Amino acid sequence: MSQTVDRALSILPLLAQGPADLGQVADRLGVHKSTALRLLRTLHEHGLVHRQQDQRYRLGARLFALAQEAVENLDVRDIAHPYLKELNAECGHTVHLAVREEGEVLYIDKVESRYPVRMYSRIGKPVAITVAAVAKLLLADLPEGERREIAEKLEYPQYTARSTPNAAAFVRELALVREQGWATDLGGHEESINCVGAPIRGADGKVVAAMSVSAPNVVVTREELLTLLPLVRRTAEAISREYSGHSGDSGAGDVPHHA
Amino acid sequence: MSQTVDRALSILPLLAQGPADLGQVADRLGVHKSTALRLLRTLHEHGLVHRQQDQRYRLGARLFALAQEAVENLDVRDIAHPYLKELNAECGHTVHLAVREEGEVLYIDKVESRYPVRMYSRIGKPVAITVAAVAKLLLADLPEGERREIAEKLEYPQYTARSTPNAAAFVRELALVREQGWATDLGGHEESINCVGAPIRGADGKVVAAMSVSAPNVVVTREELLTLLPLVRRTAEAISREYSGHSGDSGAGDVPHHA
DNA sequence: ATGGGCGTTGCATTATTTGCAATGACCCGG
DNA sequence: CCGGGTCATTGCAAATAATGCAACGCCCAT
Repeated sequence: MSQTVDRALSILPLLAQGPADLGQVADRLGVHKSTALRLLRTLHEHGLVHRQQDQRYRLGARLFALAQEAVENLDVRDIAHPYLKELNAECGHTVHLAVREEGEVLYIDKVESRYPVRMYSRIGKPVAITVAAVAKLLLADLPEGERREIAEKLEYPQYTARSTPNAAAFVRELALVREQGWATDLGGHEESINCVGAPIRGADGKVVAAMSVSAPNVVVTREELLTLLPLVRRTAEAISREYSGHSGDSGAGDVPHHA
Repeated sequence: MSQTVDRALSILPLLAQGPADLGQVADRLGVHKSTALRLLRTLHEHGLVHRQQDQRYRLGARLFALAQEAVENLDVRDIAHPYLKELNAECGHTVHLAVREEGEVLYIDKVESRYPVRMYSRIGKPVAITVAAVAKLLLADLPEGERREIAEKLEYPQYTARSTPNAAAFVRELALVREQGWATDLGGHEESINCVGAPIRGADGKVVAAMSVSAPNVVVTREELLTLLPLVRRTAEAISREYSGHSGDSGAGDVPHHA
């Protein structure tokens, strides 16, 4: 769409392969040296390109600073919210979004069930870390050692007969969750409430948040809730894609992954 | 320099602060909406910009990938990293590695403290150049004239009572650092945080990078931190030796980067 | 229904970029 | 010490490519 900018930007991946001098850049761009020079100069002024002592060009540190700043200003909640609403519209149940912070797991967003029987939870409040599906997902992503360390320090309140009984069981559960890429809470917190959840990952593959769908037995059985798993996982993956900034689509605003 | 490219690149730092829609971008660029649209489209095609569901723009995944490659191309970092980790293992505190680029000093690597109280910093972001130990080390190596010239141009924010107050004091400090071969920041940035640092030199003796150990008062006193100085200097020297030894590939042509 | 906001497109104008050729700096070999 | 070669850099005229305008369509809120 813009030839000049297009050429300038093409220099970046080129330099990503290693430093290059003016001639090399011009050749590989297919333009005159003077043109390449001016493009490089502009990139240089913006710090995206750095000139080393031997006059060759390489990628500049400002690229890194930009990426760093961008990732700090990323708000999972903003990005996820429309997806949560959409998921709620499709299945009707309560949808939660949670993150890990300071050793706790906190709900940071929630879309209420449209059924009259709602489960209790509050945004900003720590979740039951030993049983909640979202907590399992967030902890399961930690390195082995840290997982065990945390598991040892936790208390294991027996909310119900299905609550995680002790550290050993929790460690096993986390390993399972980590492997299968999704988690459940089947009556572990409230006897009558079940959840299925999936992780949301950043560009580096690390789990940055987790989402879940919760519903009481009186509305859907465990088995019925589990049939939603593919939908939950697809949604979590869609959020992950957008959060990590992968531009997959170029089509209109319609949401294609609709059952 | 190229106006079109200049405008396009100005969009990036703008978006780093957070998502923005077309109108906002056009306004802050001072151009017509259609112009901004075409620039954004080009950035989008290169993956530097991502369009989220609400049609607002945000920095894209390719930028993160490029930033990754940019930092990997800094070979000082590759060489230094194991030493930084080792130093961290021995003393437990936060270890930083920084370089000078385009008049700024940037952290390019960091090994987190294993104490619960960590100091805030982010790699890729410019450091507080008038107070940070690593900044002093990198600037102290410049020729006298350049040092003074830079010192004159800087601002001297008084982060704390111990911050470098003005250019004259900074010039004196740099002379001291240059002579003694190491540097400190004793509460100059954050009242409760102290650092000791040492320079990393290339084969020609020039300072190519600087490293430092940082710790808050609540963990170790200034005096205790200073006892780490010999260890820090030895580590820096070890890195310098390896870096110098590895140097040598220049001139022949395009040497593929080792992994 | 209707108006306003926003993104998008086609087009004529003109400012911007481009490639060339010439210059200067630098290195290496004779 | 000199000369050929490479490479970065600059001024300039041609023309390509970017710009702003105005009109259109769309969606949302009133």
